Amino acid sequence: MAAEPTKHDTLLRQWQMLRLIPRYPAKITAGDICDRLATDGFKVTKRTVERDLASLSEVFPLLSDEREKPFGWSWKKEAVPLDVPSLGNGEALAFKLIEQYLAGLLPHATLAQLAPYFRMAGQRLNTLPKGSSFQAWSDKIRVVQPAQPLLPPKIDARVQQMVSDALLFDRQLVVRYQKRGEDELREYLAHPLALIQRGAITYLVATLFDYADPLLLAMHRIRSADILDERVHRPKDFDIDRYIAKGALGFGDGKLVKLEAIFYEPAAEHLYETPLSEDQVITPVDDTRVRVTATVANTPQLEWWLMGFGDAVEVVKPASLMEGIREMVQNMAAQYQLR
DNA sequence: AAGTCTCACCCGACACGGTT
DNA sequence: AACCGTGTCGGGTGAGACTT
Repeated sequence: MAAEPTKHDTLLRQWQMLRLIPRYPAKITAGDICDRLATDGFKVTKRTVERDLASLSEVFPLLSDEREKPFGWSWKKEAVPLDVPSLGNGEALAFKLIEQYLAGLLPHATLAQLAPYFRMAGQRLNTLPKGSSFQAWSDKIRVVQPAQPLLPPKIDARVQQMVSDALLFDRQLVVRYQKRGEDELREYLAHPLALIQRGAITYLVATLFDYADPLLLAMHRIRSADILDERVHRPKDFDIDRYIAKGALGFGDGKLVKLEAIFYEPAAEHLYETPLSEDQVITPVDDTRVRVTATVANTPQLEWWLMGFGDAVEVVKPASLMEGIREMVQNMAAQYQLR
């Protein structure tokens, strides 16, 4: 049904226009705005858009770059995003949470674009009445790690920017990297593939030089990074989810093994709800113990996890894992001998 | 290098239809 | 009748392509 234009439509269209206009130095032309509006269902001529821009710029801090045609329209750099109350309480809260928990994973450019929204979200939440349910929400939500909490290491701001830009635009990087336990820097030509945050630490997944195997570079050990014009050579079969599933983040070789272990029942309780793998099987051994089998990546992470149960678990298979733990326990026993 | 042509763009003027 | 929002038209303009 082709509705006649009404005042209502005009208002909505101009509001939508304000949202389409980017912040300086980005800009958008009247023609582009017209096209974008058309896809949003506002079918008007460019002339109307031009008139709208002219009248909107009398009220809002908009500027047009008239050095060349077509003119480019932007919000002034310092403008508060949308001088209309467009950020609802829920949105403000969402921005706040993004800022708190995802800042390390977002492209630098995106973060810079979002900065005014983060500011606005903070203001918005601060102006809510004390004890408002939205304001209280951010005091009711925390993401915690199941391991011992560690303070996040410092990541060089420029490195963060270069790496995220390279990742975003699929560009190669020259990184100078300080391997753990080494004083000297090594210089690598890196093909960035992914960013992974694991607990307090953020890793860059990349291949180096012409090698095909992806490996992990801890972001905080990258001392400098420079972006190149050359495009990344991305291994055809690289898949971030498979990479993680293979156990890369446990720092092992990630070979899948059949784990078999005898747990004291209470220790295995949570495995019913959060199994180790799809093929996990739990069978009773006696009144107090169960046998757990599952196919998992054989990584140090697995060993740490098992060790965390102390004497509430006995690893049966694989033999290598069992031997490793046995050796560790013997050494511990020796260390704690009464003297 | 200078002149000409073409094109896209901006913007003022006007007409039209709907609302107040 | 006055006003408003919009589409249409055409003049002025500047950039780039083309010609001389």
